[in-house]
Amino acid sequence: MLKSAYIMSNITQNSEEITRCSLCKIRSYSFCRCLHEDELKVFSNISSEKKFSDKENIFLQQNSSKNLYNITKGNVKIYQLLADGRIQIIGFLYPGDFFGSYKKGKYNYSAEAIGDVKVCVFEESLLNQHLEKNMKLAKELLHMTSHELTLVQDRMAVLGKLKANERVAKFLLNISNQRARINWQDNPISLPMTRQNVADYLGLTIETVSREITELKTSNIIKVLSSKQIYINDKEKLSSLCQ
Amino acid sequence: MLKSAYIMSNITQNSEEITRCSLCKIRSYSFCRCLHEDELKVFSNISSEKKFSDKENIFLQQNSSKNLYNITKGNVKIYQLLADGRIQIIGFLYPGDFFGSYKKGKYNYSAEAIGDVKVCVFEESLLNQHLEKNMKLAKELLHMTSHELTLVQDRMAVLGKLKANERVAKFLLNISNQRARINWQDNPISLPMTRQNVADYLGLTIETVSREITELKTSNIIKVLSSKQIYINDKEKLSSLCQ
DNA sequence: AAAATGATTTGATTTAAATCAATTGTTAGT
DNA sequence: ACTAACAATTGATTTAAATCAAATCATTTT
Repeated sequence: MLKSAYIMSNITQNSEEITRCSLCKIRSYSFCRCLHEDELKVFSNISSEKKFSDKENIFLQQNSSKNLYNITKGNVKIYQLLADGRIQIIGFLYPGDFFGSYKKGKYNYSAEAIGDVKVCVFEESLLNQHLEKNMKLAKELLHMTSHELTLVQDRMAVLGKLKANERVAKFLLNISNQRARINWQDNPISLPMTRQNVADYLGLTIETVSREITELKTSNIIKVLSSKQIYINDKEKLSSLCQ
Repeated sequence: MLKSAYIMSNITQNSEEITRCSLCKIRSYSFCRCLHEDELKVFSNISSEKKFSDKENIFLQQNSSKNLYNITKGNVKIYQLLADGRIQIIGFLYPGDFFGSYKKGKYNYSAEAIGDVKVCVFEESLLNQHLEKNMKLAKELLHMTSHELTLVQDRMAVLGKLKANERVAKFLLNISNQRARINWQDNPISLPMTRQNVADYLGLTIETVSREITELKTSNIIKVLSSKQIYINDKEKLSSLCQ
């Protein structure tokens, strides 16, 4: 007991050391938020930083999955590509989001950078070993994954049951709320993705998305500052449109 | 330390004892499969068995979430109900499936028994305490949740991008594969749910589902033994219909 | 600045699936 | 066995969104 206390204080001394993790600005939004300052050095060592630029693939669905990723900067789109070229965008991911889920050793989707992106890369087996030793981390990851599951479940109702106008309204609201959550400007909102991306995310065509946006514009619920800058005039009305 | 070792050996001695968990026939399909025989007695004590009959609600979306569930017998449908009565069925669950995910203290969906159902009920805080002490269980639950996530992601492509005939074909194939996985008869397949349920699951109407099934019947890909018993004549062709 | 490329919007037409309506099949109750 | 209640199928019509087509707007490149 005495010895471990001594080691602890030793680690505490070293905790002042500057590591990638200790400098990380988005840690409080990520699963590693559960780590103490003195655990960060070890954690910095089991991951590495990697940069990607706009439209660059982070991985493809057919790749065998060896790594897990955590976004530290920028946005990532994850998508499934059907045999005939149809695309379903599974999600737009933000700083703090964790991704790389797999099935039978293959990734379950492809991942592509939207604009400049920085990620922490974890080798799966290494992260697993680390989880083994750190219950806090395992529980945090379980909670994040469960939460992720509820979000995807909600999206099923959007794709299965909502009309085009409801989908677009919900999309704008979700973006706004998500921005508020990570303390970014939530109005006007800047959309990092193209209209085609929005369409592929909502299970619609680009023309339908465009028409629904002009519909929201003409009914004065939103103001389109530029195609990627949207100001929400009336959040109440927008909410009432999407259940 | 001595005392806890004594207790441990005591438990080991009692491990021959018959408990609900030690008798459980579906344990190998459930997250509790990772437990050793001697851990089962404790585990039996932190959960209780509950029975539900056809169409009985297990919980409603608006209920505050206190429990988590594990199916030991029968089928459960989980669904979201929109304000105007539209329904999206999130999933049909089978023995071994774990459910009860929540967001902000509320369930993320309602759950209803299809036919006779038996479940293990876990009080959330109690299960959490138990996870804390048992890394194997926490990891198993994380893996199951991650796997669940990939399945829901796949369903997003179905709801967002597939045509009606593709959705129905994929549905039948998935059911058949899922049956094979739990060592049940995978052909013919018996559908425990109604056509309306299938429609609400696939984001279609009952009429469209019916038409697509007759289309598959007339093109000799399936044989409809009864409305809930379907024989797959040509699995290859069925696969080729759904990407 | 002009040209070229790409993104977005707007319009006209088509179509897949929804809706409306009726019939047939199936199961349960008297 | 007969009726009632429910489930599933089939047909006719409508409609929301897709597709096809063109124009406008924005961003690079030369």
